[in-house]
Amino acid sequence: MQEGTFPSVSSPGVTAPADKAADHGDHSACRAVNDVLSRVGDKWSMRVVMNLDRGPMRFNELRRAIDSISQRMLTRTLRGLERDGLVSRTVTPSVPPRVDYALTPLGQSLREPVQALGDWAMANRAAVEDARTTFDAGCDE
Amino acid sequence: MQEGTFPSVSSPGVTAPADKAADHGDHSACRAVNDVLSRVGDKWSMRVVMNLDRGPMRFNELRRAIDSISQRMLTRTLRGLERDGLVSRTVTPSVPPRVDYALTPLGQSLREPVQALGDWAMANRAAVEDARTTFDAGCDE
DNA sequence: CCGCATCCCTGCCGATACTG
DNA sequence: CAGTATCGGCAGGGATGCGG
Repeated sequence: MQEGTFPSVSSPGVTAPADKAADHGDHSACRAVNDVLSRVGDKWSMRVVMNLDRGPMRFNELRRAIDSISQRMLTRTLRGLERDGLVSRTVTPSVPPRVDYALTPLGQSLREPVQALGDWAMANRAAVEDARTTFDAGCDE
Repeated sequence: MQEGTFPSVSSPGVTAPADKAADHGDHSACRAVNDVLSRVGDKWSMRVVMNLDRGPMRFNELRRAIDSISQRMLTRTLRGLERDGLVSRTVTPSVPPRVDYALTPLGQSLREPVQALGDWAMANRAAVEDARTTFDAGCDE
């Protein structure tokens, strides 16, 4: 079931006559992909997801865990993830307010392909940095 | 930036003991991961990579294939990919000048995990959009 | 055909300060 | 504790024009 093949946008025309069942409108599909990629490429989102993988966490707990993130960005990131249904927000109206964030099943399912990408990054970081050094040297000399 | 590192290849069904994962303080690894994620999340890079997967392409060929990309952005994107060793640039000094871009082995290896992410996006785009709609409605109501 | 340079506008992100 | 509001810097990226 992994045939894959991205919705490549090489369709020159525009409103192609829709008659294939396999095609769900590839521009919307393409947007969806780009959308997810943006989220993954987001500076903080995946950091949050990875932390949440260990279990639910409170706001400041998360804040301390990531540490370099600002309060503003943590809020924004969590809102974004919540909006996309990747994390859930649970409010406990106690005296000091308590809010727990947790990965939804959807969020957990996203973790896997992201992890794969993380593994790739780890495995090839040397190659990438080397390529950069070479490129920069050749460019500058 | 000294929190959890990615590497562990998923722990399926692990009921997290909720303890803090041992921190190796590997910030260079973390940076590398973030770095790759940024590239993937880049608006155009993966579009280019996916197109190049079919084989080498010339500049304007690529430009037409992606279509909505501006010349400036295509140049910048290609430079970035080239710098990271993901694509190769081959100049044929003819009249008119001919420049071919192609995926390097490294670039091709990146394509796989990215494809996985793309598949995830395709499989879950309905869920995500639904979540958004629900969120937006609940927020505004 | 390929690619760089410039202008400019937009949105992201950090720091700080303030409410419930 | 959790969250919002505001300001300022800066990078992303579109449009256009010039040069090899």
